[in-house]
Amino acid sequence: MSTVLPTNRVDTIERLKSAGVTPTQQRVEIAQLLFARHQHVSAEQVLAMANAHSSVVSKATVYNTLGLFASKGLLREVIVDPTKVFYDSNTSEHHHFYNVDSGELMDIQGESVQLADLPELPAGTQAEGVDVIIRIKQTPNS
Amino acid sequence: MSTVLPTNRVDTIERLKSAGVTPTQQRVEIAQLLFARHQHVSAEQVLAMANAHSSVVSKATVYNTLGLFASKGLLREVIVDPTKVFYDSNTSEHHHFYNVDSGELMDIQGESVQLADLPELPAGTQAEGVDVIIRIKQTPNS
DNA sequence: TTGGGTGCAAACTATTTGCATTCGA
DNA sequence: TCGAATGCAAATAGTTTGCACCCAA
Repeated sequence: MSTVLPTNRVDTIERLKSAGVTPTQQRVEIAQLLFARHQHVSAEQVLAMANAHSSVVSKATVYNTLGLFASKGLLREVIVDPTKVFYDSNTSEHHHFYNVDSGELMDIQGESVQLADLPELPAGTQAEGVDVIIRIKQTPNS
Repeated sequence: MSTVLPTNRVDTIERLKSAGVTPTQQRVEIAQLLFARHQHVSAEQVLAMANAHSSVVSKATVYNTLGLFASKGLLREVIVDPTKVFYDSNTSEHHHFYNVDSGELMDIQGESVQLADLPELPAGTQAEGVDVIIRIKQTPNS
């Protein structure tokens, strides 16, 4: 039942170092889980995953680590649900579907969504990122 | 210093009734504040505004009322900050700038942002809404 | 060694809920 | 009158913080 991780520890450590993150045991553990594949996880899920695997990460460290990874560009924060933050291990430019019924967050594949061009920004500001979220719901089966 | 409300109580009550909302004293009070002009407010701000004006609305009622208004289409919830929900009294189709430094939320005027077309939705789902948020930050004045 | 990292529990904050009281129709 | 709406306070849940201990460099 355990997930096979296509990324080995050495590569993960290298990736953390490149991002300027000291590769501690817990950070590597969390990174292994997250970078195994593109996924959307909450802090709670990361905590559960990490401790199912080998119980050595505290809640505080999970929050610290996710925040740190996000600030270093290793993860992308996705704000779609007021009750929790999602972290997306796919940091490339892309957008999301959010199923408001199931709470599920999905990548929108490819270039199917493109903004024509950015509107004029307010004076003294610069763009930091563009989030496009298409909220979807289950079609009621008539 | 007090804001002049361009909407009178009678009109506000009419608007609530049209939306299927029983116009109670507190709901009218809150509606008057919100519909006076297009704005982005948090529950906390509404509570403060309502009680500065005439102290007769409780915290629970503010949350109940904002949630109700949103579900009836009188307000639009905007999720951009994990720490709180914004309510937008402009319910027409439009998108937002979010200044991550100041926490300020602004409408993007006009048609300057348009999605080419919606991508194919996951099977069994239908679109409920599209949110475009351009996160901006203060340009560091070199 | 030694300063950054971690764990634990307590603190915080936005929001929700239960229940008794009050109000709109 | 009577069910819906409100107020209050307590409960909840996600996240943050303070501080002592530990480990990566």
